[in-house]
Amino acid sequence: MPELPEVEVVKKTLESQIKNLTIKNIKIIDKNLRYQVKKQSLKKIVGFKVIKIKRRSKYLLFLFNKNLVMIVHLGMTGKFFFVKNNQTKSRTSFYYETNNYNEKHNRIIFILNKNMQLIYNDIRKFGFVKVLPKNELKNEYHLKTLGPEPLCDNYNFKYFKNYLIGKKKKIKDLLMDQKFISGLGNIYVNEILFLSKIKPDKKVDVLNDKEIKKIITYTKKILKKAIIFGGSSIKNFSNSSGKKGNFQEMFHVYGRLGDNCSNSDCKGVIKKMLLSNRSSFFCSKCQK
DNA sequence: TTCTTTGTTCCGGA
DNA sequence: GTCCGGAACAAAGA
Repeated sequence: MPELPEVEVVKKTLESQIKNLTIKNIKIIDKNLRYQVKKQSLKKIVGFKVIKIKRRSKYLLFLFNKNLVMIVHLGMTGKFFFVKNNQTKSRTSFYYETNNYNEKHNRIIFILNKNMQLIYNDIRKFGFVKVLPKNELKNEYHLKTLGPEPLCDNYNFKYFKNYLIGKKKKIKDLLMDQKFISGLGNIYVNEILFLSKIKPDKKVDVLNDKEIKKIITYTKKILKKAIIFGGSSIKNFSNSSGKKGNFQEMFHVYGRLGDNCSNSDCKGVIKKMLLSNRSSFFCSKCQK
């Protein structure tokens, strides 16, 4: 569920909360995330201070005042909560109610100074956490294969057009492919294609230049707007303060099966089809 | 009970 | 080799 805008929102919130705090201890409650959490490796950050948090695609990179980086991927349901140590039961239950926060899905707890702690909570355990030396970051397997950031200048017409050579897949699958462009997921891709008026299963070899330009423009627009709105909260996304985003209210197609098309000059209805086993919502009339 | 959902990796077939 | 797309993974709600 967390795509680029959600991860960016978590990054900003988290950085303002834990910057300059020191990791005093780490409790691994469940090591069986997407990859086994290596206790010895993770414990290397104990005693060091968080100096910065960066984002690359959907990955969070925690930098310390030591030659170490902690990489975190939230998977589909990973969340961080920044809370007080020894918080009383009544205090926490208030917290849980407002955030669908269930203690039983707490996986890792980072004990910080200033009497605070950072909880990594992940219902479906598809996220991962990994610590490695800073100089190994450029060779890190997950990061190495990523395509350009959609909000950067190297995601442009020339790059797009060039990538299409020899490709015949569907445009939706291309935009979901992290090797082509990194950070988009099912929800934002559905929205981008709606705004670009392109059917999700259109093959990339028949896209014209105008359509490619529209996709690029709307990719950037929608991501920026979603970040401003605090991301999208479907089911269980929230930032590390437990605050929900509002961008889901701006969805044109995602989850809107049967609704009228939001283009005022179009009398179409939102339909749904499966592409690569993912729900694809589109207006059958104005998306060609 | 079965289906759906999410992101990513893996693998078979073209 | 390259490219494409389906299956698998965990867990919960409908």
